[in-house]
Amino acid sequence: MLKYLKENFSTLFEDALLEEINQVGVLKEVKEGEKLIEIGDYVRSMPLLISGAIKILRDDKDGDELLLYFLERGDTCAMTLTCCLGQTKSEIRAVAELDTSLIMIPIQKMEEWTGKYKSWRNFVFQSYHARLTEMLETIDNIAFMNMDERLVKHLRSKKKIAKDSIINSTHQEIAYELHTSRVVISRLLKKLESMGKIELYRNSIKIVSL
Amino acid sequence: MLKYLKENFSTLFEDALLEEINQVGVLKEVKEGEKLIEIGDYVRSMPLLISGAIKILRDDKDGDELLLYFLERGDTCAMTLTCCLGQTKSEIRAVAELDTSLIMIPIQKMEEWTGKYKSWRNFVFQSYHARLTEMLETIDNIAFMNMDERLVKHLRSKKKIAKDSIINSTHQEIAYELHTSRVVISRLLKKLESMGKIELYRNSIKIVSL
DNA sequence: TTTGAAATGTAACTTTTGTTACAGTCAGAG
DNA sequence: CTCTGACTGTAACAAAAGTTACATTTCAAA
Repeated sequence: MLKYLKENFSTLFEDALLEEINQVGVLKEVKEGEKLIEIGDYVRSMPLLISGAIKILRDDKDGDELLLYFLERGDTCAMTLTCCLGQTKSEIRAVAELDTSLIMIPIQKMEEWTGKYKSWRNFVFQSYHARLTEMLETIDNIAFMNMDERLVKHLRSKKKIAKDSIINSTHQEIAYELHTSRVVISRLLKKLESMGKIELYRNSIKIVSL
Repeated sequence: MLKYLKENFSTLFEDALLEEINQVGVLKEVKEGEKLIEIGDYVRSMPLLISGAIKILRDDKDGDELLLYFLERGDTCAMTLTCCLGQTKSEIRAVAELDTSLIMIPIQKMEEWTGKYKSWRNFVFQSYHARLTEMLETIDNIAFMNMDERLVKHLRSKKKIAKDSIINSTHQEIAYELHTSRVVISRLLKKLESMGKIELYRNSIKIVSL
């Protein structure tokens, strides 16, 4: 694990902190589609992403959902931070978008390190900043953009996250992520295909030029 | 100013910190409707709200806007925190919703206090938490609710902020805040009036039972 | 190989929201 | 007092998104 830590976090944290993380952190591997956190869960540890990607989703009371943002290598989850601090239940759902490796850190260490390591404080503040910015972008998307534009943007970020121009998602999955219906997504995807921008297959979409 | 500080922040901060705030803080008064921060501004000080209320708005490229949340007594602006830390331009616009008093704190002190005072750290974390939660609620509103429900919720929070069942807003203002058109708001307000839930006047709305 | 569930394609329709247009009303400046 | 600009009311229409319904395709398990 120390190897992973040095590879991904050595520019962020000083050696003493890396060593502490190595002591108390627990390496965890999750498969694509696996659930990490459910709404209402109490969060007892904080994830540091080594590889892969996690999608963070918001659910409403009727069980509808909406993608908030993705976490990637080097990221942590600011919502988790706030939950840990406030001892509150999770407001969000976290699902592995790809096969993912992460280091789980017990929350007790968080406050300790915040006092002790400046680099940790900066990391925490940076995470909050990144997450607030991404939430703002999400708000921009849903408030200011039409579904066709949102879909294009979504496909682009899925491509980026997967590091592959082939996206392994069904129309229904995309519909959930954008909080709309499958029929709407099929309709818009078909339009994109007829414009030659994508190619549609069963369970996957190939991005040609977006 | 020390009086204001003790009244509003003595439960939050230790005496030494209150004293420091008293030394470097600058009292500022703004009138309703006055602009505090514009998108693209560099933010050089952090506000602590003493009284009144500030509304935080997001603009898109076409000049359309959307209300993100209100700040009230005891609040600070987490977006400002992140801007200060990152030395980035403001992503949001801040406008006084009511006549408002606030204490401006130079950003240089922020980092210093973060290392020095545990109560300050907690305050900063709490602010981040509060703002993330409010952003989540905003996302819930625009993603999961129809305009009629959003309007009702908006009127309720305006009433709460104003501490008065009479809201001094025009239909156009409300339309901007909810990022829709004036006609839509007039239509929905009329429906609420015919249901006996509100009364409509020129430049104001009386909340009867919402 | 059959079969059934999941995934996709598409038409027809409804609902919600946004737009345009115009008339009437009010309040303050001149 | 009157006139002008801001505010409100409302109809008619357009566009976007959501819903229902059903046919077709695909793949993997039995």
